[in-house]
Amino acid sequence: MLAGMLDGKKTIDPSCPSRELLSHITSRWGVLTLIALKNKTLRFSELRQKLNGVSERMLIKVLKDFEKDGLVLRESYPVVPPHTEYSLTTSGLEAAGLITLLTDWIGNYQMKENAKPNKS
Amino acid sequence: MLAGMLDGKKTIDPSCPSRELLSHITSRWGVLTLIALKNKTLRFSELRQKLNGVSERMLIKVLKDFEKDGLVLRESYPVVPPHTEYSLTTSGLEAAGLITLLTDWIGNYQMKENAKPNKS
DNA sequence: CGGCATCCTCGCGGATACTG
DNA sequence: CAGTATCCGCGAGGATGCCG
Repeated sequence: MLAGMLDGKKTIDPSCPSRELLSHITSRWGVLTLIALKNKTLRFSELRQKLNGVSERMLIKVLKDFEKDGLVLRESYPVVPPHTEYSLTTSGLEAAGLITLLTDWIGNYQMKENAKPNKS
Repeated sequence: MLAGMLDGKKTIDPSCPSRELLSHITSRWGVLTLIALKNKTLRFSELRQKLNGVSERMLIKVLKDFEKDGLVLRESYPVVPPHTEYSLTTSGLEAAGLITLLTDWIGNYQMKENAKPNKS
């Protein structure tokens, strides 16, 4: 485990499987995807609009990775035109919660920082 | 704020200042640096050894960024040979705590996943 | 030992075009 | 609408060398 290895005397194993999941979650669009899906099930294009700036290719990759990781549930309806919905699994919801904790903290922290008098 | 913007109807502002701090914290070495400094004040070379695989250049960058962000305290002693110590500020400690929550969760999650019978 | 600066590689990630 | 495939720029990040 990541923290454990650092807290202990051992160095980090680069091949540690946690690294991959961690990189997925903390990736640029990974973070935002989790937050976006936190409360809502969304279709591909809805999600893409919310994450203003994602390329189609990257969003697909993130969603596929998360699906493999077990954080995202993909439901595809065989209709024309296609209709696919993405939602978080229970685990995904947990991860999203933790990420939200972090982003909320960042928001508060920067508010406090900017409130300080000695600021450029 | 990140979460707020996504929860609401507005899309994310790419120029949002939170994005930068978020990227620092969630960066490959940023995460590990926070964890490594969580309990200990460390010298540059000690830190470099703990984060097995960081290039000198990247570690310097991460530390400088965190110092600017107010998460890391740098104390340099003008002796020969040079001696510099890095520790977390109060805010840095808070951030490290949240990151640890996430990495711990990932560790547990993967343990559970691997314990499932239907696994390759 | 701590820290810059320089060079260079490599893959992340964007743009575009196409299909079911 | 939801993908897939291909091309490619660019910047993160590693290697190396030098200095206080």
